[in-house]
Amino acid sequence: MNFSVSEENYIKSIYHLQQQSDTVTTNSLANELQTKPASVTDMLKKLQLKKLLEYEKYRGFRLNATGNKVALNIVRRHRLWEYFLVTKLGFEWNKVHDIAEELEHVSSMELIQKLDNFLNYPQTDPHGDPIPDMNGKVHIIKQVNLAEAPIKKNLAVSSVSNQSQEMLELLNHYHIGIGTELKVNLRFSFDGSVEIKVLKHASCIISEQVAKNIFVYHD
Amino acid sequence: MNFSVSEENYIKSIYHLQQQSDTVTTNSLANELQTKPASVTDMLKKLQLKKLLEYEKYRGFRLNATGNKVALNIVRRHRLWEYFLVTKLGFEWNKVHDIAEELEHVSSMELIQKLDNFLNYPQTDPHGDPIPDMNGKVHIIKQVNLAEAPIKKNLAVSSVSNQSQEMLELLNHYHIGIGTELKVNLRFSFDGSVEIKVLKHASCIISEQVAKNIFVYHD
DNA sequence: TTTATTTTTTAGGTTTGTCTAAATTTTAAT
DNA sequence: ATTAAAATTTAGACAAACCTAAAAAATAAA
Repeated sequence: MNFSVSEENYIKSIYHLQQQSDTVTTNSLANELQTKPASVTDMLKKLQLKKLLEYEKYRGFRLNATGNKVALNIVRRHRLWEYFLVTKLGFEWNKVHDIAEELEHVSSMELIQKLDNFLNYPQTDPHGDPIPDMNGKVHIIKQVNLAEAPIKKNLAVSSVSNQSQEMLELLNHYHIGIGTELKVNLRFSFDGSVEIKVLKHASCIISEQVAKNIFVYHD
Repeated sequence: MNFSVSEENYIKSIYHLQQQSDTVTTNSLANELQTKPASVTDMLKKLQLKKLLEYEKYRGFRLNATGNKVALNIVRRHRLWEYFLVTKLGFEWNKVHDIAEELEHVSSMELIQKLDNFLNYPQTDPHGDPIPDMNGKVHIIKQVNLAEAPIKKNLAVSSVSNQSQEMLELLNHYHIGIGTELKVNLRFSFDGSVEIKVLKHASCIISEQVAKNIFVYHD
């Protein structure tokens, strides 16, 4: 089955909203897509007709198994391109979203297969979000933020939830990026600040506010 | 200025048809784009309105300077992606056209700039066609086909005009690709066949029919 | 449990890019 | 120089994806 750019955008947005909260509404979807509720209703009917949605007038809607699979495929394409843009073209990871948004709609299966191979089958995108595999399987990694991470264990940065330019500056200054290996030396209960030791760099202290945004996994 | 995918496809097709023959007709354009003459007329008006075309009803049309620049930018994007697909993702060069056709419409300037840098500023695409630079300048290389190339000079394959699967097989067999260095040992005037010596391989004979399709440049 | 508010849907219209069929202009042929 | 043929354009429709404004349904409040 083949989908228009617009259809793909709706499917992807529904998928994302479903991850965050299980009640996706016409309004929230309209808001997410920067469009009007009436347009959303039109598309919902269309997606129901194409058997990607369970949908009952006024009562709500939800991606079915097929819709989910389609969504995961789009997410896969998006994240692979983001990974490409950052690791190969040298984009900063807070600049790649919009471009990946366009690239993700290029539909060749073979292209994505070969891109995946070229990138060496990455597990997560530059923001630390997992890349679904060909079959839509998502490899879930248990991650904790630095404000709650265990002390004196080897950790690796898996994702950062705030992707503003300001945060990026701060992270660059402390030599922190996705994949960076570090340890938490100690945590100050007074203000929740954390002393960390980034591999090959001097230890430093980060505020709780920052720590909460940095997610890590430990092996 | 920003253009729709459809507008870009028309601009590009007009550009290509203008290279081959200087009389581009509504019919030939419709044929090139697999559409109907009436649709072409509609778009011609639109492109004229956007000041990319000189156009007079029933009399003909032609890209103006602006239109040409836009076209060269699209061609640049197309050929950079083709180069990427072949050299990085490992596609065969007769399989990349359709995918590049989609990728070329992703409009970020920065993307193309960074892609160009990543690919190390290639001069020609995998078919040997020149890649216009950022400003639309095309570096023209004088090339001759093997049926007319000088004898016993160092040559390098610049392009191949027939890109069928059959031709590709033949070229692979003789270890010939874009950039391959070779010499013409002698030419048989009886049937126009040519004996060539590909660097690091035994010499072999190719028919005139094949020789006419292989273009080379000599330094 | 009514009434008010919010959410969602319908009805009807717009734009982009396409189409068919008919009309117009140009070109070729007699 | 007419007439025939071919190329091009106009007129009017259609589908996709969007919109606004009004109607209908669901939810919250009195």
